[in-house]
Amino acid sequence: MTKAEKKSREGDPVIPAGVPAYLDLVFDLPLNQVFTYHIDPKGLGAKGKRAMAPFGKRELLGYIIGAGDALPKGVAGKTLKAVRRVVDRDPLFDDENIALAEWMAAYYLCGTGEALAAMIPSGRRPGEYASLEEEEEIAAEAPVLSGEQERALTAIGAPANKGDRSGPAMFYLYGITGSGKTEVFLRAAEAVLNEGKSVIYLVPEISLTHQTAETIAKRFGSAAATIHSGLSPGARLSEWVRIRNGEVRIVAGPRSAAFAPLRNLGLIIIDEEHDGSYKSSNTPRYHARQVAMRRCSLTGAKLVMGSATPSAEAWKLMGDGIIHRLDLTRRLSGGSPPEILPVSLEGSEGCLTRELKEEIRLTARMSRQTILFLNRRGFAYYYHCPACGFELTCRRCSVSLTYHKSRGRAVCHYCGYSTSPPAHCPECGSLEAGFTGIGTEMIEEEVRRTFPDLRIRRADADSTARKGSLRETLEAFKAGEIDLLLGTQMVAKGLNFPGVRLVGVVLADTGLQIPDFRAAERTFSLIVQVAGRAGRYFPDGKVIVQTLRPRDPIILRACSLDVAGFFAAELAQRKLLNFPPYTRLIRFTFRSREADRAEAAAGHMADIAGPLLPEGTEMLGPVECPIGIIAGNHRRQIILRGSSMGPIHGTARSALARYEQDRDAKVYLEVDVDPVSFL
DNA sequence: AGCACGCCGACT
DNA sequence: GTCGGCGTGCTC
Repeated sequence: MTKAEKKSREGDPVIPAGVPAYLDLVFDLPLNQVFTYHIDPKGLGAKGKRAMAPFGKRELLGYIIGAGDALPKGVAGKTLKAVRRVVDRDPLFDDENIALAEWMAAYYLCGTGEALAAMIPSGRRPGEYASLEEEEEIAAEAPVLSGEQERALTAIGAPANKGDRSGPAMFYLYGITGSGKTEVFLRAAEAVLNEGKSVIYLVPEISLTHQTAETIAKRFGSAAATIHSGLSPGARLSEWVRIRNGEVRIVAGPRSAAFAPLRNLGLIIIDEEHDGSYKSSNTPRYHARQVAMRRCSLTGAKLVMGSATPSAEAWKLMGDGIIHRLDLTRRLSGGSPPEILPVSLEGSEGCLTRELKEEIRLTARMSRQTILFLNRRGFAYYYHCPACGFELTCRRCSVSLTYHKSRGRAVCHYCGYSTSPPAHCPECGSLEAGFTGIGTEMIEEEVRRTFPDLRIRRADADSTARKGSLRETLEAFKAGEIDLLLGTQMVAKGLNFPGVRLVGVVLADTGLQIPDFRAAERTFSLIVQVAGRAGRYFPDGKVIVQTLRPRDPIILRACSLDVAGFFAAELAQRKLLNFPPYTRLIRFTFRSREADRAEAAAGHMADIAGPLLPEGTEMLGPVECPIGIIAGNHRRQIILRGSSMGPIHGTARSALARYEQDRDAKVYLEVDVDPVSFL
């Protein structure tokens, strides 16, 4: 990982002709290696730019992370090639970006080039980065702050403790939905901008964050770059350059915005800190919160997060006094916390309890709106034969098929495989066999049947496949053209519609049986978040939480919005079972077409890593992954666990190096530091 | 990750 | 006799 130290140079250095010059390049490859190339001396100012370079038999776009006139040792005997051309006029990366990429490579165990590629919008997968050119608008009138908001703002604005050696200043706006977190974020941002510093404002990666994005654009006009999914890749990079050039001082966007190349960073805001989309699901599997913390400690910027349902990690850090918690307890705009009622589904005819049906009726009579939430697409997700025990699973994945009535198919949600639903048990012919387990389609059918007069719309991945259709649905809902909106996560996050009185959680337990130590946390958080959609502007909000476990403490605590109680129990459990945030994890996933190769590779890794494990660390596995096969790939995993990251990091690092020496090329290895999903 | 080189099976 | 499988190694 050590690289020849070279001084950075700004502009064209004065170097006599004939002096050799070298560039250090890294590529978007899983290689932890720097490659040195020739260039003529005037290219010495190229650090941070990209260059086309001959690499083996091909030409690759590389990132220049160093430039100098001394030949780095380590390439002594080798014939160096020359870079073809430097492609950027201005550097994309400054020293801070490069240092951050090197930290990422070390922390997330990826290549520096991979880290850099993940930082720029067009460097990797499409989708996340685009600019919303907002017309210059008159700053939206800033509302008067409540006492709580004022206090929070003052705390954030107070100068950091000089004698304090303990890392960056970190704050958490902990408050129920509607308590005015956004306004505090905006004021804090404003204050930092007024000091001449710049701001990053992170929002979850859903199209619904438009609301926040638009607010920011309105508030800060052309000083703001708002980034959201769905626009051209060309505009994305130019936005990056605009930021890099200092034309933009506040950037709002999803997790990749954590890398925005703002100079003189003063503040990073993380809205809805608990949200899962802050963790990248492809290499490098970084977490925006982690990156933000790192950037803040590197630059001295402040970090302000917020949520009504913090992550367990954040909750613990608040308890330890590392993150300074600021409470927002009161709902603004006249709303008050809704009444949340857990209701047992036991004994109900269909999937709607009497209580929920009555409330829907009542809400309709009041000309108000209802949201129904169920975290499961399709009509029914589980095909089972009571006679012989047969279960209908995907032939390419070890998951059960979901019946989609509208398509008339049984569909795999992991690989897309579909087949026609069997009329009788394929195994024994029994006619008793069939689909059970409610999905959004089934709810839609039942709701339409029960309430033929209501204007009903479903919003899930299936019904909103056409792009723009979700937006259209939400606008129609906002305009009052829909009485009842039902759907998955999509309807759960971030929307604030004044007309909503009733929220119904159709089945609160769906997430609880997932084999993941975070299942309870996610279920709890989801219920509380969904409940927050009700009665934001009126005091009569109502939430019905249907469940098969009406006595389950997780559900009950969610229904009483008892975050502290939930975490008291949950953290005690995590501590007892040695799970994060009391320990740290690194996960290796081995994938192969052939089961025995995946098995052998995992075993091989275990043989290497096992003896390297220091005191206080352990290895879980190798075992088959909870979803053993996905799209024909057999999957095995190993998890390293330690009370801190240092030791398992060291083990992982050297084990990986040795594993690479002699590995089966047919087995793909995925490395996930601080994993959040274990499927 | 590609892409080549290299060494063993069934095809014009 | 060759076309082609994919195992192994390297890329400044």
